[in-house]
Amino acid sequence: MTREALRPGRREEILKAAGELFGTRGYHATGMRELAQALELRGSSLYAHIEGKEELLWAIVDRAATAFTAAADEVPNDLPPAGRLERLIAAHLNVIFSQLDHAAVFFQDWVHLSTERRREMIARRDAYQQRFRRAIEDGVADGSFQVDDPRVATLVVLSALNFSYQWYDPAGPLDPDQLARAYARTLLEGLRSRHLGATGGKE
Amino acid sequence: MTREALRPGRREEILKAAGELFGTRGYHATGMRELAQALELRGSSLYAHIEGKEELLWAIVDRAATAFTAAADEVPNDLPPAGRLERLIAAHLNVIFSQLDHAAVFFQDWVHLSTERRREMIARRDAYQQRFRRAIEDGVADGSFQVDDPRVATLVVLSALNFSYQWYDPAGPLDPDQLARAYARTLLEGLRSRHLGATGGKE
DNA sequence: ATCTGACTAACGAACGGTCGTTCGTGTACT
DNA sequence: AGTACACGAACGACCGTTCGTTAGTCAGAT
Repeated sequence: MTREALRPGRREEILKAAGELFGTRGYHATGMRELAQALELRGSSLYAHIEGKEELLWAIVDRAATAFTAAADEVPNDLPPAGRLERLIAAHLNVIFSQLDHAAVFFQDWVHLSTERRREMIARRDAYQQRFRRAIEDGVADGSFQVDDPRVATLVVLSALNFSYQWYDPAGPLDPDQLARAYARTLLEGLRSRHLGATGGKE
Repeated sequence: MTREALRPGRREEILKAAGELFGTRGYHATGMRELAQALELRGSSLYAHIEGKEELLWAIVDRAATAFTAAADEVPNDLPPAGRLERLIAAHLNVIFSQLDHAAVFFQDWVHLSTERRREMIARRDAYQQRFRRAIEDGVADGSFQVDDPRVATLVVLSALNFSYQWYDPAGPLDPDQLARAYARTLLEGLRSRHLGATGGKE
């Protein structure tokens, strides 16, 4: 085999392949030899570049988490709540759509991290959720939103966003930006009823 | 060991334990000996009651899928769209909340089924989604809903619902029915803006 | 009342295979 | 000469599963 690349470049290739395999087959369903084969290597050769399988998982999950946080950091905190939430939603979806494999690993396989790393991820996830909740709470305070419980509303929004990695198809007919906009709109305006009723609840 | 139970009861116990383990640790991360240990058995003993590991997974996933369909069947198709969708949402959440383990397996591990069984699940899932989409489309037609794209709206709603298995805590402070109602309301009315604007789009 | 034979279900041992990983070696490049 | 990197072989552990055996239970015959 010809000597083909410098060290850091190779590591990046491994991470990319691992992201694809973990994302589609799942972490525990992917073997190291299988990963090596995707890179035309022999399994044992991987260990010149990485520490082990879990470090690989951690690198991917950490990268995804950082991407989410970085994208949300681009949204100014002093924006009016509705516009702020819209930007947060767009940023979130953009990360998922543009790094689908890593997002899949992030949502599916973070539980398989070691206890300590899992704890760290939970903390970072909670801090991230706070931004959404704060935007919603601010929106309720200034009258642009009207929800029963901001915590539940936060869960609704983030659940709707997070599950998208399961069905989003980059090869599909819809442009991701367009899709994200439609998605965000539906979420923001919701299924807007004519006046108020329409639900079975006693008003 | 004392002879303790009749045959069908034992199988049910195994399914229950498998649901809990697959749901929390994941299908591939759970060993048959580990499952046996949870039942105070020895691994090899399991095979008097089941065909194999995948049959176990299939039984759980199939049961969950059937529960979803059965719950949706209880909702009359001739209800007005908004009320119908509300009932569909409540039914869906009720299945998730009342069978959290099986729901987790259903959403996480169905991909690990054999090709044929996976195909079947996809077909059933699509048929199920149709009910939600039809309710939304009907609601758009009769003016009670107003969305850009019914297909996207369907994905938003079902994503928001499905992801709930990740955060719902049966031991938490919130009553499941109450939570489901708040959740459904937020979804139905959405984050209702005062008039129309509030988003960044040129309206 | 006791014996008998069929049956259920749990067992220990072992199967071939795969897992993640280590190590010593070879080789092409700098 | 030194180094970066891929290799084959092998490690111990665990995987899902099979198999022959044993212990306990029950029905019916004696």
